[in-house]
Amino acid sequence: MGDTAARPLRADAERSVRAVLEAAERVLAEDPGASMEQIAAAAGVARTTIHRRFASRQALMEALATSAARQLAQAVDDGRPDTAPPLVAMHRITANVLQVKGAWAFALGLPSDPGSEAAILQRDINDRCVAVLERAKAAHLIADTADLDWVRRVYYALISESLRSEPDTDPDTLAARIIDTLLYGAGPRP
Amino acid sequence: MGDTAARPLRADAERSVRAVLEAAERVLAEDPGASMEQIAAAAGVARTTIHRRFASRQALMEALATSAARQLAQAVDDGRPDTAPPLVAMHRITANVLQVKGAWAFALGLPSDPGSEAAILQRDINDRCVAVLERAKAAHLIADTADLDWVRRVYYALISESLRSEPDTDPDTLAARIIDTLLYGAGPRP
DNA sequence: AGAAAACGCAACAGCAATGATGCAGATAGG
DNA sequence: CCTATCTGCATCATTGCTGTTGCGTTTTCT
Repeated sequence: MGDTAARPLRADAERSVRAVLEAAERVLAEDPGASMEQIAAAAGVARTTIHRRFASRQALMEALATSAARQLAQAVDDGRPDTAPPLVAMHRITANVLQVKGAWAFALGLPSDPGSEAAILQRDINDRCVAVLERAKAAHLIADTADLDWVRRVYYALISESLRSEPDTDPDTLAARIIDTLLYGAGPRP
Repeated sequence: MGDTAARPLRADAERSVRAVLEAAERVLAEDPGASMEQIAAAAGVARTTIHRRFASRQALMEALATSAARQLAQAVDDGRPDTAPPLVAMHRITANVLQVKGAWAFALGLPSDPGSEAAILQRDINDRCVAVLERAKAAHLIADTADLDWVRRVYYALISESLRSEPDTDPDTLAARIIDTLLYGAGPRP
């Protein structure tokens, strides 16, 4: 319950908030120690305006984290993780997540203390992810001896690495390689 | 050619330098924005002593990065990457790297500008790594269609992820899982 | 059109980190 | 043992970021 709308912001203000969050992501991704001044400049906004909406730098960070976490959760949901066939769901989710995580890399890497909305969303996403992997296991796409938590972490790592080394490649292409590597590794194919 | 010993430091001073570097790693790993004061305290040293050896915070960072990079290069060499059988080399190197990277996680994640000794060492390590993977490919441990640079990046990612989630597990156990995952993924085994 | 809300600008106080300096006491090494 | 080196401490100037406040102007909403 951080920024639960006390009362609806004016259209004006809402734009500013979005601009600040997007600018913060852009600027902080390049320099995590960047000042509020730099963020304000990138947002096309005065520094005082940021302080009007976010009490402190810390508050801005939390807002940034929850905003990004919500978008990520949305990206997962859009892949229909519970109804689509496992392979289809995995591919769609991966492609969606690649886009969101590419645009909000810094915010999603932000440490969120337990209890925050961002942390809750993260756990929720983890659970959905494991659920999909379980369905994949049931469909014999994954070895029944596999540790799904390890598989999930490897999956996350593959996504991060793909974005780090080739951020501008087509998401579907990256997703295909990620899933292929996740399931079959680098070894010779049967 | 950053700290190329102009003349041998006194035994005293050399201990201080090591203490500072180790303390910096410990402190900065928890809070990348920590102050020199905190680092000095953790090293059991006065803040001015740090400034005597390292002109600026930036200089300390670079020294930290090259120090860690040297240890990492050593860890790779110790695995006999050119002579041992590919699988043995991969396992030994992985276990060695896990130990070094666990102890110098922050320093090794530090961005080093091209031309610095750290960057050169990093490229050198990358090359050795690809060389091992090529030998593995020649031994039919890796598909001959595989993109070795992607395999290398996946390998690095698996190492990082292992350390992030289970830093205190036996390196050999982690190494075994890393290589297994790298080669065969999570899919069902033949 | 008029009230309420939001904005830019300017200015201010406070604070913490950086980096430098001088000096007196400890320590290593020939 | 004697000197050169190293360290701790205390101090200082500088700098940059943060967070706040007040005021005049612009924008939104009804």
